[in-house]
Amino acid sequence: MVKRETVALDLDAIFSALSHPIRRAMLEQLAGGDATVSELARPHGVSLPAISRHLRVLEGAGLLKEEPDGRVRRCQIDAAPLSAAFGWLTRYRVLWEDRFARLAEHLEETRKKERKEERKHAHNR
Amino acid sequence: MVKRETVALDLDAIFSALSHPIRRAMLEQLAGGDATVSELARPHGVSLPAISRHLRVLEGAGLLKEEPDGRVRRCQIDAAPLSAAFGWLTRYRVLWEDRFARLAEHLEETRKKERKEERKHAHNR
DNA sequence: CGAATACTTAACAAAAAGGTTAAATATTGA
DNA sequence: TCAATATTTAACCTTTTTGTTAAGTATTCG
Repeated sequence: MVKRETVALDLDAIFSALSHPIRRAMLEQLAGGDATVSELARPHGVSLPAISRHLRVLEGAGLLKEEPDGRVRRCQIDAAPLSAAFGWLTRYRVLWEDRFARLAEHLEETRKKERKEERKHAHNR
Repeated sequence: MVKRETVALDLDAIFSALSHPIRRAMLEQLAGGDATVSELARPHGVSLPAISRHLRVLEGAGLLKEEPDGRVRRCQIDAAPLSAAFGWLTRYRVLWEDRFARLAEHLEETRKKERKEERKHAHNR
Protein backbone atom coordinates (compact mmCIF):
# COMPACT_ATOMS: atom_id res chain seq x y z
CA MET A 1 0.00 0.00 0.00
CA VAL A 2 1.48 3.26 -1.14
CA LYS A 3 1.55 6.14 1.25
CA ARG A 4 -0.82 8.63 -0.33
CA GLU A 5 0.18 12.23 -0.40
CA THR A 6 -2.06 14.15 1.94
CA VAL A 7 -4.12 16.44 -0.23
CA ALA A 8 -5.45 19.28 1.79
CA LEU A 9 -9.21 19.22 1.56
CA ASP A 10 -9.71 22.11 3.86
CA LEU A 11 -12.10 24.25 1.85
CA ASP A 12 -11.79 27.09 4.33
CA ALA A 13 -8.07 27.29 3.74
CA ILE A 14 -8.31 26.76 0.00
CA PHE A 15 -10.97 29.37 -0.68
CA SER A 16 -9.30 31.71 1.74
CA ALA A 17 -5.98 31.31 -0.04
CA LEU A 18 -7.68 32.08 -3.33
CA SER A 19 -9.35 35.19 -2.00
CA HIS A 20 -6.26 37.39 -2.25
CA PRO A 21 -5.28 38.80 -5.63
CA ILE A 22 -1.56 38.52 -5.00
CA ARG A 23 -1.92 34.84 -4.18
CA ARG A 24 -4.04 34.17 -7.22
CA ALA A 25 -1.50 36.00 -9.35
CA MET A 26 1.24 33.86 -7.85
CA LEU A 27 -0.63 30.71 -8.76
CA GLU A 28 -1.16 32.07 -12.24
CA GLN A 29 2.53 32.75 -12.53
CA LEU A 30 3.41 29.31 -11.21
CA ALA A 31 1.04 27.82 -13.75
CA GLY A 32 3.61 28.95 -16.28
CA GLY A 33 6.36 27.06 -14.52
CA ASP A 34 8.30 26.98 -11.29
CA ALA A 35 9.68 30.19 -9.88
CA THR A 36 11.81 31.44 -7.05
CA VAL A 37 10.49 33.58 -4.23
CA SER A 38 12.02 36.70 -5.73
CA GLU A 39 10.53 35.97 -9.10
CA LEU A 40 7.15 35.58 -7.50
CA ALA A 41 7.63 38.79 -5.58
CA ARG A 42 8.73 40.92 -8.51
CA PRO A 43 5.33 41.77 -10.05
CA HIS A 44 3.80 42.93 -6.78
CA GLY A 45 4.74 46.09 -5.03
CA VAL A 46 5.11 44.58 -1.61
CA SER A 47 7.99 43.63 0.64
CA LEU A 48 9.62 40.21 0.69
CA PRO A 49 8.30 39.38 4.13
CA ALA A 50 4.79 39.99 2.89
CA ILE A 51 5.44 37.71 -0.05
CA SER A 52 6.93 35.14 2.25
CA ARG A 53 3.72 34.99 4.21
CA HIS A 54 1.53 34.78 1.18
CA LEU A 55 3.61 31.78 0.21
CA ARG A 56 3.00 30.21 3.57
CA VAL A 57 -0.71 30.73 3.18
CA LEU A 58 -0.59 28.94 -0.15
CA GLU A 59 1.52 26.22 1.40
CA GLY A 60 -0.95 25.90 4.25
CA ALA A 61 -3.73 25.31 1.77
CA GLY A 62 -1.61 22.66 0.09
CA LEU A 63 -1.33 24.67 -3.08
CA LEU A 64 2.40 25.23 -2.98
CA LYS A 65 5.49 23.14 -2.58
CA GLU A 66 8.88 24.69 -1.96
CA GLU A 67 12.24 23.15 -2.45
CA PRO A 68 15.43 24.83 -1.27
CA ASP A 69 17.94 25.03 -4.08
CA GLY A 70 21.12 26.66 -2.94
CA ARG A 71 20.30 30.04 -1.59
CA VAL A 72 17.26 30.17 -3.78
CA ARG A 73 13.93 28.63 -2.95
CA ARG A 74 12.17 27.09 -5.88
CA CYS A 75 8.39 27.13 -5.71
CA GLN A 76 6.06 24.82 -7.46
CA ILE A 77 2.29 24.81 -7.65
CA ASP A 78 0.38 21.81 -6.40
CA ALA A 79 -3.00 22.37 -7.90
CA ALA A 80 -4.61 19.26 -6.50
CA PRO A 81 -6.49 21.07 -3.73
CA LEU A 82 -8.16 23.14 -6.40
CA SER A 83 -10.13 20.08 -7.31
CA ALA A 84 -11.72 20.19 -3.86
CA ALA A 85 -12.81 23.77 -4.50
CA PHE A 86 -13.90 22.82 -7.95
CA GLY A 87 -15.86 19.92 -6.55
CA TRP A 88 -17.67 22.08 -4.06
CA LEU A 89 -18.67 24.57 -6.74
CA THR A 90 -19.76 21.79 -9.00
CA ARG A 91 -22.10 20.34 -6.41
CA TYR A 92 -24.12 23.52 -6.59
CA ARG A 93 -23.97 23.93 -10.31
CA VAL A 94 -27.51 22.61 -10.38
CA LEU A 95 -28.50 26.15 -9.64
CA TRP A 96 -26.92 27.66 -12.67
CA GLU A 97 -26.85 24.77 -14.98
CA ASP A 98 -27.54 26.72 -18.16
CA ARG A 99 -24.89 29.19 -17.36
CA PHE A 100 -22.59 26.37 -16.36
CA ALA A 101 -23.19 24.53 -19.58
CA ARG A 102 -22.53 27.60 -21.65
CA LEU A 103 -19.42 28.42 -19.69
CA ALA A 104 -18.10 24.89 -19.95
CA GLU A 105 -18.68 24.92 -23.67
CA HIS A 106 -17.03 28.24 -24.03
CA LEU A 107 -14.04 27.14 -22.03
CA GLU A 108 -13.75 23.95 -23.95
CA GLU A 109 -13.67 25.83 -27.21
CA THR A 110 -11.27 28.39 -25.91
CA ARG A 111 -9.07 25.63 -24.71
CA LYS A 112 -8.94 23.92 -28.07
CA LYS A 113 -8.16 27.18 -29.79
CA GLU A 114 -5.47 27.96 -27.27
CA ARG A 115 -3.89 24.62 -27.88
CA LYS A 116 -3.74 25.23 -31.58
CA GLU A 117 -2.32 28.67 -30.98
CA GLU A 118 0.27 27.23 -28.69
CA ARG A 119 1.56 25.10 -31.44
CA LYS A 120 1.97 28.11 -33.73
CA HIS A 121 3.42 30.66 -31.36
CA ALA A 122 5.52 30.21 -28.28
CA HIS A 123 3.26 31.72 -25.68
CA ASN A 124 4.35 34.38 -23.27
CA ARG A 125 2.56 35.84 -20.19
CA MET B 1 -31.12 46.79 -25.25
CA VAL B 2 -31.95 45.01 -22.04
CA LYS B 3 -30.36 46.23 -18.87
CA ARG B 4 -28.15 43.35 -17.85
CA GLU B 5 -28.10 42.34 -14.23
CA THR B 6 -24.73 43.19 -12.78
CA VAL B 7 -23.06 39.93 -11.91
CA ALA B 8 -20.37 40.46 -9.37
CA LEU B 9 -17.12 39.28 -10.84
CA ASP B 10 -15.08 40.23 -7.85
CA LEU B 11 -13.12 37.06 -7.28
CA ASP B 12 -11.71 38.43 -4.03
CA ALA B 13 -15.19 38.81 -2.62
CA ILE B 14 -16.49 35.56 -4.05
CA PHE B 15 -13.68 33.34 -2.84
CA SER B 16 -13.65 35.18 0.44
CA ALA B 17 -17.37 34.61 0.91
CA LEU B 18 -16.85 30.93 0.22
CA SER B 19 -14.06 30.62 2.74
CA HIS B 20 -16.31 30.49 5.79
CA PRO B 21 -18.05 27.22 6.62
CA ILE B 22 -21.22 28.89 7.85
CA ARG B 23 -21.57 30.78 4.61
CA ARG B 24 -20.96 27.69 2.53
CA ALA B 25 -23.53 25.84 4.61
CA MET B 26 -25.98 28.63 4.02
CA LEU B 27 -25.50 28.40 0.29
CA GLU B 28 -25.95 24.64 0.52
CA GLN B 29 -29.15 25.16 2.41
CA LEU B 30 -30.36 27.74 -0.08
CA ALA B 31 -29.58 25.32 -2.86
CA GLY B 32 -32.50 23.32 -1.47
CA GLY B 33 -34.79 26.30 -1.81
CA ASP B 34 -35.38 29.76 -0.43
CA ALA B 35 -35.23 30.32 3.29
CA THR B 36 -35.78 33.03 5.85
CA VAL B 37 -32.99 34.49 7.95
CA SER B 38 -34.10 32.49 10.99
CA GLU B 39 -34.20 29.30 9.01
CA LEU B 40 -30.70 29.96 7.80
CA ALA B 41 -29.57 30.72 11.32
CA ARG B 42 -31.05 27.65 12.96
CA PRO B 43 -28.35 25.07 12.14
CA HIS B 44 -25.48 27.22 13.38
CA GLY B 45 -24.86 27.98 16.98
CA VAL B 46 -24.32 31.68 16.52
CA SER B 47 -26.33 34.78 17.24
CA LEU B 48 -28.67 36.42 14.76
CA PRO B 49 -26.46 39.47 14.33
CA ALA B 50 -23.62 37.19 13.33
CA ILE B 51 -25.87 35.49 10.82
CA SER B 52 -27.03 38.84 9.56
CA ARG B 53 -23.49 39.81 8.73
CA HIS B 54 -22.70 36.54 7.04
CA LEU B 55 -25.70 37.26 4.86
CA ARG B 56 -24.34 40.65 3.99
CA VAL B 57 -21.04 39.12 3.02
CA LEU B 58 -22.84 36.75 0.68
CA GLU B 59 -24.88 39.63 -0.66
CA GLY B 60 -21.72 41.64 -1.17
CA ALA B 61 -20.32 38.87 -3.30
CA GLY B 62 -23.52 38.83 -5.30
CA LEU B 63 -24.40 35.35 -4.11
CA LEU B 64 -27.53 36.26 -2.23
CA LYS B 65 -30.69 38.14 -2.92
CA GLU B 66 -33.08 39.10 -0.15
CA GLU B 67 -36.68 40.06 -0.43
CA PRO B 68 -38.64 41.43 2.50
CA ASP B 69 -41.83 39.50 2.96
CA GLY B 70 -43.81 40.88 5.84
CA ARG B 71 -41.68 40.71 8.92
CA VAL B 72 -39.76 37.87 7.42
CA ARG B 73 -36.91 38.27 4.99
CA ARG B 74 -36.84 35.67 2.31
CA CYS B 75 -33.37 34.77 1.03
CA GLN B 76 -32.55 33.36 -2.31
CA ILE B 77 -29.27 32.18 -3.73
CA ASP B 78 -27.89 33.78 -6.84
CA ALA B 79 -25.28 31.33 -7.91
CA ALA B 80 -24.17 33.22 -10.98
CA PRO B 81 -21.00 34.58 -9.40
CA LEU B 82 -19.93 31.03 -8.74
CA SER B 83 -19.31 30.72 -12.43
CA ALA B 84 -16.62 33.36 -12.12
CA ALA B 85 -14.92 31.30 -9.43
CA PHE B 86 -15.45 28.20 -11.47
CA GLY B 87 -13.98 29.94 -14.47
CA TRP B 88 -10.87 30.96 -12.61
CA LEU B 89 -10.29 27.47 -11.32
CA THR B 90 -10.87 26.04 -14.73
CA ARG B 91 -8.25 28.26 -16.31
CA TYR B 92 -5.65 26.47 -14.24
CA ARG B 93 -7.02 23.01 -14.66
CA VAL B 94 -4.24 22.43 -17.15
CA LEU B 95 -2.14 21.65 -14.13
CA TRP B 96 -4.29 18.85 -12.84
CA GLU B 97 -6.00 17.74 -15.97
CA ASP B 98 -6.05 14.03 -15.21
CA ARG B 99 -7.41 14.60 -11.80
CA PHE B 100 -9.85 17.09 -13.25
CA ALA B 101 -11.05 14.69 -15.86
CA ARG B 102 -11.52 11.92 -13.33
CA LEU B 103 -13.33 14.22 -10.96
CA ALA B 104 -15.59 15.53 -13.66
CA GLU B 105 -16.43 12.00 -14.71
CA HIS B 106 -17.07 10.98 -11.18
CA LEU B 107 -19.31 13.93 -10.54
CA GLU B 108 -21.19 13.35 -13.73
CA GLU B 109 -21.90 9.77 -12.75
CA THR B 110 -22.82 10.67 -9.22
CA ARG B 111 -25.15 13.27 -10.58
CA LYS B 112 -26.97 10.86 -12.80
CA LYS B 113 -27.32 8.36 -10.00
CA GLU B 114 -28.59 11.03 -7.66
CA ARG B 115 -31.19 12.05 -10.16
CA LYS B 116 -32.47 8.53 -10.43
CA GLU B 117 -32.51 8.23 -6.66
CA GLU B 118 -34.38 11.47 -6.38
CA ARG B 119 -37.17 10.05 -8.41
CA LYS B 120 -37.48 7.07 -6.09
CA HIS B 121 -37.11 8.69 -2.69
CA ALA B 122 -37.86 12.15 -1.50
CA HIS B 123 -34.44 13.34 -0.53
CA ASN B 124 -33.61 14.89 2.80
CA ARG B 125 -30.38 16.59 3.95
C1' DC C 1 37.47 35.06 4.83
C1' DG C 2 34.07 38.58 3.94
C1' DA C 3 30.65 40.84 1.12
C1' DA C 4 26.62 40.14 -1.52
C1' DT C 5 22.40 37.57 -2.34
C1' DA C 6 18.06 35.27 -1.11
C1' DC C 7 15.17 34.49 2.14
C1' DT C 8 12.88 34.12 6.83
C1' DT C 9 11.80 35.58 11.51
C1' DA C 10 10.67 39.03 14.90
C1' DA C 11 8.31 42.89 16.37
C1' DC C 12 5.05 45.99 15.47
C1' DA C 13 0.77 48.51 13.58
C1' DA C 14 -3.52 49.06 11.18
C1' DA C 15 -7.49 47.10 9.36
C1' DA C 16 -10.74 43.38 8.61
C1' DA C 17 -13.29 39.42 10.27
C1' DG C 18 -16.16 37.21 13.34
C1' DG C 19 -18.40 36.97 17.47
C1' DT C 20 -21.15 38.98 21.56
C1' DT C 21 -25.05 41.61 24.02
C1' DA C 22 -28.25 45.39 24.13
C1' DA C 23 -31.16 48.46 21.79
C1' DA C 24 -33.82 49.89 17.73
C1' DT C 25 -37.14 49.02 13.88
C1' DA C 26 -40.90 47.00 11.51
C1' DT C 27 -44.70 43.90 10.98
C1' DT C 28 -48.22 40.90 12.61
C1' DG C 29 -51.97 39.45 15.29
C1' DA C 30 -54.62 39.13 19.75
C1' DT D 1 -53.27 49.46 20.91
C1' DC D 2 -49.86 46.31 22.72
C1' DA D 3 -47.13 42.29 22.87
C1' DA D 4 -44.71 39.10 20.29
C1' DT D 5 -41.86 38.03 16.33
C1' DA D 6 -38.18 38.78 12.88
C1' DT D 7 -34.40 41.06 11.83
C1' DT D 8 -30.90 44.88 11.79
C1' DT D 9 -27.87 48.34 13.94
C1' DA D 10 -24.76 49.87 17.44
C1' DA D 11 -21.06 49.27 20.46
C1' DC D 12 -17.68 46.51 21.83
C1' DC D 13 -14.02 42.80 22.06
C1' DT D 14 -10.71 39.40 20.27
C1' DT D 15 -8.32 37.18 16.63
C1' DT D 16 -6.65 37.05 12.02
C1' DT D 17 -4.84 39.21 8.04
C1' DT D 18 -1.81 42.06 5.71
C1' DG D 19 1.55 45.07 5.59
C1' DT D 20 5.90 47.41 7.41
C1' DT D 21 11.05 47.72 8.92
C1' DA D 22 14.97 45.68 11.17
C1' DA D 23 17.58 41.86 12.26
C1' DG D 24 18.89 37.01 11.54
C1' DT D 25 20.41 32.78 8.70
C1' DA D 26 22.24 30.41 4.86
C1' DT D 27 24.64 30.11 0.68
C1' DT D 28 27.57 31.66 -2.97
C1' DC D 29 31.43 33.91 -4.95
C1' DG D 30 35.45 37.21 -5.43
